[in-house]
Amino acid sequence: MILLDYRDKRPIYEQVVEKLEKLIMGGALETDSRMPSVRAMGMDLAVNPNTIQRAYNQLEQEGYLYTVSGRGSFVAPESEWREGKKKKMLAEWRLVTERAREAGLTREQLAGQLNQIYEEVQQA
Amino acid sequence: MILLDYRDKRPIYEQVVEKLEKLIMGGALETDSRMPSVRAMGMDLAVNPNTIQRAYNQLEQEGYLYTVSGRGSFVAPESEWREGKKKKMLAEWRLVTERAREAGLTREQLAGQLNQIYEEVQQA
Amino acid sequence: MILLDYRDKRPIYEQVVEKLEKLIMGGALETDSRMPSVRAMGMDLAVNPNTIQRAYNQLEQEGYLYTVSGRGSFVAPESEWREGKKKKMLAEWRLVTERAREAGLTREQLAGQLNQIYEEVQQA
Amino acid sequence: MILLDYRDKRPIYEQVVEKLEKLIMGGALETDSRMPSVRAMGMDLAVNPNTIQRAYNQLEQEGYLYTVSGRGSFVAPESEWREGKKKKMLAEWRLVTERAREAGLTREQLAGQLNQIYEEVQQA
DNA sequence: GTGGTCTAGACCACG
DNA sequence: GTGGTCTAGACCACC
Repeated sequence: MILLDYRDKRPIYEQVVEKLEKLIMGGALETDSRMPSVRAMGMDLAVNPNTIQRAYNQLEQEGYLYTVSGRGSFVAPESEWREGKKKKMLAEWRLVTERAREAGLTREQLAGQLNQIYEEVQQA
Repeated sequence: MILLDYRDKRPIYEQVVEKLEKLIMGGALETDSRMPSVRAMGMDLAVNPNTIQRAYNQLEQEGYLYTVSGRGSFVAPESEWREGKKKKMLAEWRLVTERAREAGLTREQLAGQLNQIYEEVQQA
Repeated sequence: MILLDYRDKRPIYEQVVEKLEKLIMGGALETDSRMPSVRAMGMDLAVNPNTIQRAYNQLEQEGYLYTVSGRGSFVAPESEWREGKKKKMLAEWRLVTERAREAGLTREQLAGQLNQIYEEVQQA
Repeated sequence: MILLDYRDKRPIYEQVVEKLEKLIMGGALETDSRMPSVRAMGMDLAVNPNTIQRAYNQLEQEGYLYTVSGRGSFVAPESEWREGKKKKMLAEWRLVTERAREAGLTREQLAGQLNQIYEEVQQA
């Protein structure tokens, strides 16, 4: 389900967060369904449960999960995180785009890439 | 000239690298002009000279500076780094744009932002 | 395993890099096997851990190692460095050969040496 | 006559040595002709006379020059340095060739390059 | 425990 | 004085 890349420079918990974010965003995990316990997922990924706990905490903070004491963590409804995520992504995208412009990339080049990226998914 | 943000989680030397990259890319530093000595800039930023040296080393590796031992570090001509930088930026920009698409941002939204970012600079 | 030559004018970290390059190139270190920690190898060679870290960093940059913060450094698969190394070596070899020609060495002399060098290893 | 590359990592005096070696080896400087004084050549290259002195010293040690106290430095006859130079070059060439072999370059590749390098000069 | 960063202070070659 | 290297010792995040 999740594959870790140990050669990645980022901490493990961040990779777990990223993968789970994608799964939730992509609709692969149903709203209000129960997430595996930190211990179970820790076993599964051959990783310390603390690391999973940390990932869950961050996901909860970002609105992807909600926790019921003593019951576990559950997938939050899209409304909880959709807008926040969009805002964050847009801010990051603007930053990177500005740096791209400073590096000498033209508007035309980026516009071309943009079309390409959105067409790829259209075909799929 | 350079302001450090000690609350930033990135290492100091990386912040220095980033700021100097921008200055050089923006043409603020003339080709072949001498950079401040590692000691001088260390004093200036209230930072250990070794930290500055690390930044200078990275900048040299990326082609922004060239160093003459015992004489100082100098700004490299644009031809040394321009193409490499463009390639790296384009790759990064594609990654972020793909993630933006996955987060639900539409092509129209991004295209609008793109125009806005490039118009800003046109006015300046 | 590694012997340092303190009379050598090259920096220690470079000597370490060179020796480890040879070990990895020669296949003496298995892919994905863990390198000694910087502290351990520092103790071993009676050298500051920072010096070893510098060597590891350079090896990582050249593609011989990959590092997982908090876990250790590991031997990268051959595919990571083989081609780059070949190119660099060929360039260096051409330079030295041209200088040998200028010094008056004949093509026949060098060709003879060449055969000798490659036969040595054939016997082994 | 001599062009210094300030971006070269090697010390200046070494560059001067190298260039003068080539000139003498190539026969551009007549045997027993007088070299410019260290002061004159220092002026010429916009370099400290000490640096030139150091280069002359090394050239003398390698047999390319001989010094007559109070008269100056003179170009030594070829017999003085030819054999020593060949030996040194051959040793260096063997080292680099062995490293090339270790890096995975084949005998055929190097033999091909060898022919190419010697043919270039034949045409000239 | 690991690697990553930083500091303070030292010595060296070079020019 | 400059960059380059090295040491000893410190603190941090991650696991």
